[in-house]
Amino acid sequence: MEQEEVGLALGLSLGSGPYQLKEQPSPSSHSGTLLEPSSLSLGLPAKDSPAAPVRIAAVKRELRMEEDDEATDRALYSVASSALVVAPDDDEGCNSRKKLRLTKEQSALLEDRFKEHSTLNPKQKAALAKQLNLRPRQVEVWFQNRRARTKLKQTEVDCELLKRCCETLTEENRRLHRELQQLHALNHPHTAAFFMPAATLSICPSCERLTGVPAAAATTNGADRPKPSGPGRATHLFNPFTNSAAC
DNA sequence: ATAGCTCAGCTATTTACTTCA
DNA sequence: ATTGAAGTAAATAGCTGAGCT
Repeated sequence: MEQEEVGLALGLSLGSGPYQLKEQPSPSSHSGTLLEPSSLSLGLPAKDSPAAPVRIAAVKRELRMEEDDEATDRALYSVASSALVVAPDDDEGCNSRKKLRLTKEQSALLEDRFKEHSTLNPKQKAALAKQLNLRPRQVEVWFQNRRARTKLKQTEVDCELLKRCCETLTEENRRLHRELQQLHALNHPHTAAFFMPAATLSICPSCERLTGVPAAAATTNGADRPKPSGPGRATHLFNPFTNSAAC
């Protein structure tokens, strides 16, 4: 395949695909988003780098080129390196994996908007895309990924909280067992309290007192639980999901 | 009521790119 | 200076549920 043919293939393929080729020098006149220098020339690595053959093969696959000869590769390099690759303005034919790195300014503005609203309506999306000189789809994807990151972080926080809660409960359980054994050993009159159903007993983590919920109340939701009936009474409730006592 | 369609959002995954040892 | 592993984030594919006809 000669250089002209490669150029035609690139032009045809990229012209209708997600990236368009423009002859240099015309960076100021392009209609799309200029990719960063590392993304120029179809992202081809240095001609003699080990990654070059792999990248060339990928580009040929992308362009559905059948030719497998050195001349085609050379031509591909020659044409691609003499052109600027620009991202398109519309959403048509986005089937390339070429990735645009957002600038600090773009990221900052997106973050600001995300703080205001974690989702965008089509109008907001279009306006933001225009402001950032990105495609609406890119803004949409950014918000999607940002929501996913937020959720992941929250999940990690929740997980850590549950882990600590579990450790606290395990420790309290051990302590209760020890306390029970001591009471049995001493035949303490309050031992009777420990024959309540196990599920109705817990320890208030803030004051470390044994708390007892009447069996009837323990089987219902919190709405009709008895209120504390005075200072020092053992009605402290512990919510394992907030790791805080309701006393 | 329900089947079919569209659309937005989510999740999982891929992959280009960066950073760092 | 180079390289490879690990991390990050943009992009993709596929699924789901809501809303509409």
